[in-house]
Amino acid sequence: MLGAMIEARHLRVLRAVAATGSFSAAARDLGCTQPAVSQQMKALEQSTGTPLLIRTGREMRLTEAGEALVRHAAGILAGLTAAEEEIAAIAGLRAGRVRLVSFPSGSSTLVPTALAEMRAAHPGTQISLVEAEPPRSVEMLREGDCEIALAFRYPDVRGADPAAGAEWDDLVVRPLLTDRLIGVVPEGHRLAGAERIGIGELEQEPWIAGCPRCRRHLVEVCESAGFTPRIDFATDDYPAVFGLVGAGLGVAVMPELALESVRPKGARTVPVEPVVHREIVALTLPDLARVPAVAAMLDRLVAAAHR
Amino acid sequence: MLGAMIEARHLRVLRAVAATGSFSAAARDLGCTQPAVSQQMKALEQSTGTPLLIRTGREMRLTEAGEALVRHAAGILAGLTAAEEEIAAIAGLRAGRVRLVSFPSGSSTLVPTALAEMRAAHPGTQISLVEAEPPRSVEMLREGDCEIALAFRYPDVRGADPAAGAEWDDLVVRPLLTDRLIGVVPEGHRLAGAERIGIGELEQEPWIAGCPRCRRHLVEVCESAGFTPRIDFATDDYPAVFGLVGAGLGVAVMPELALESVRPKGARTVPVEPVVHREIVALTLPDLARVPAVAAMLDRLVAAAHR
DNA sequence: TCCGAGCATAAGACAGACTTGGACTCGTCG
DNA sequence: CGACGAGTCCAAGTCTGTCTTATGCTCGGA
Repeated sequence: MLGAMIEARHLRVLRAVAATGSFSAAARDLGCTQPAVSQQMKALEQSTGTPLLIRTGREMRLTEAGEALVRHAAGILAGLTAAEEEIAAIAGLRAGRVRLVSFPSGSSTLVPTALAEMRAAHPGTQISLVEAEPPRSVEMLREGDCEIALAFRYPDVRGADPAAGAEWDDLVVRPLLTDRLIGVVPEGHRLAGAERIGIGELEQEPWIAGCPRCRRHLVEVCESAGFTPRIDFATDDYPAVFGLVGAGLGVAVMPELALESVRPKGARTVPVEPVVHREIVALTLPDLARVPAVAAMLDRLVAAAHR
Repeated sequence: MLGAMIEARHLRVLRAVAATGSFSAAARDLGCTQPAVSQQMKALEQSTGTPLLIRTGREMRLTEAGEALVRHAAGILAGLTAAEEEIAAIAGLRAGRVRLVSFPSGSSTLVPTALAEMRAAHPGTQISLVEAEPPRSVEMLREGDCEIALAFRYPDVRGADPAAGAEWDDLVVRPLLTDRLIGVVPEGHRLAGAERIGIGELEQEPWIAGCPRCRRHLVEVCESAGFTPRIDFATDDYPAVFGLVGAGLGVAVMPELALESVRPKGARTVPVEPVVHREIVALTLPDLARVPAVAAMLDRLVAAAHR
């Protein structure tokens, strides 16, 4: 069905024959036996339907059609090796592009170090970074708009909650690190100097929540402690959370990781009980996990998290 | 041994997959089944050593390496079809070149008509013509300087002369026509008005011979008639022969074919006995005889000879 | 005249390609 | 919510193509 086409194999042999002027010499160049060359040329002549070589006792010459084919073969085989080299460069991490999507507090600490190490190890690779919160970042991953998505998930609060991270069944999930939620209260708050705070002690306070998923999780944690938090404000922006808390407008919890890069102005941070963990993971598609540049970047992220 | 290379077959399939976005659609385009496409892509990914496609449930996307390969494949496959088309043009007589070598009296009559018909039938072909006498023309044929050589041979004069045309054993010999040698005597010669001349009647005359082979054959013919001709002049140029004969410097024999294009000034032509034939043939190499343009030109030559 | 080099051919081993048939997943429609 | 269609992968069988070894042939040179 697809057998009447010229194959690259044939052109390589033809080129060797044209270059050396004999089947035996071509066979030596190609590292095979002389009958192999002979048969390849016969097959090529059959597929083109016209003689390509003239066997004249002493020497092997090309017909006009043979010369035309050799002329084309030069360009075709050059393109083929160029393609192989470009692929090899990507596979060998001398080239390659990784588009990374991260949530804000991850990109401020974890990503920069991983990215720096990646660039140092494989200067040819190009890593791009875009910020997006988990629901959107996973969507981008599935739609091919990025290769790696940094996301986080909370463990199930009350026993079996199948929807916690179950939507990642078909993804590769590389755990990076686990951080805790830290309470944030105004400087003058009655609990500002406490060693730790029980979450129930904040039952009556107004709350300032984070992103939708963080907010949902906050509600779950509070409800399992016996109350429903009154949420007055919600914002993704951690400095804004500090500002609101510092202005006495409420209390909040915040990932420990976010504290590394944001200065708590007018607010105090206090560990809360029960300890609530947030697991930060890197996500990618199974096929993409086998792409060298993606795998290397994933390893760098894991390394950066364990440092 | 040669198995780690990218084959054109793979690129055709990859291109179809990239164009259609699915294995099944690509299979329909290519006229094969879906598992065939699936296996080809697996083989290609193995030979490149890196994933090229991402299978994400709904749709089939390319990795960076896959996109690079598709980009190269466009040029490679374009070159391949260009090569196939050029070969097809040569095979289909829409193109092609035939270099013809002829001896002088053949090119003046036979070749022009054959050449005109060839051009009319296959306008894309290019026929070139060079003149050379038989020993040299066959040499050119063997050395690849032409595709067809027009030559002539004389039948054996005395029984078995193995060297007559035996050097053409490895060539394709297409007989075109047979002409006779005609005697040429001065206008005032005692035999100028004869019906025919026995060769023996010219025993005492000085002779004007032609090319080396013609001369050798003349000697053979005369010797088999019982005498050795006294050759005073030898020239390839038929008008010159007529001039010499017309000036009374001797007698000659000349191929009948040559008389068609040369005006006998001051000389008379008379048939000689015994009748001596000269066979005009077209020669080519066995492999070249299968080249369409060469085969077509040979057929035109045969047709022109029989007209 | 013999010998070495080179090509063609035959036969067998082997890999690759294509097919059929079947199971699984996913999105969709009734 | 189950059925269905589309799409993919997997397993096995067939078939073609490719490579090898072994052998015969031709040609040019010693």
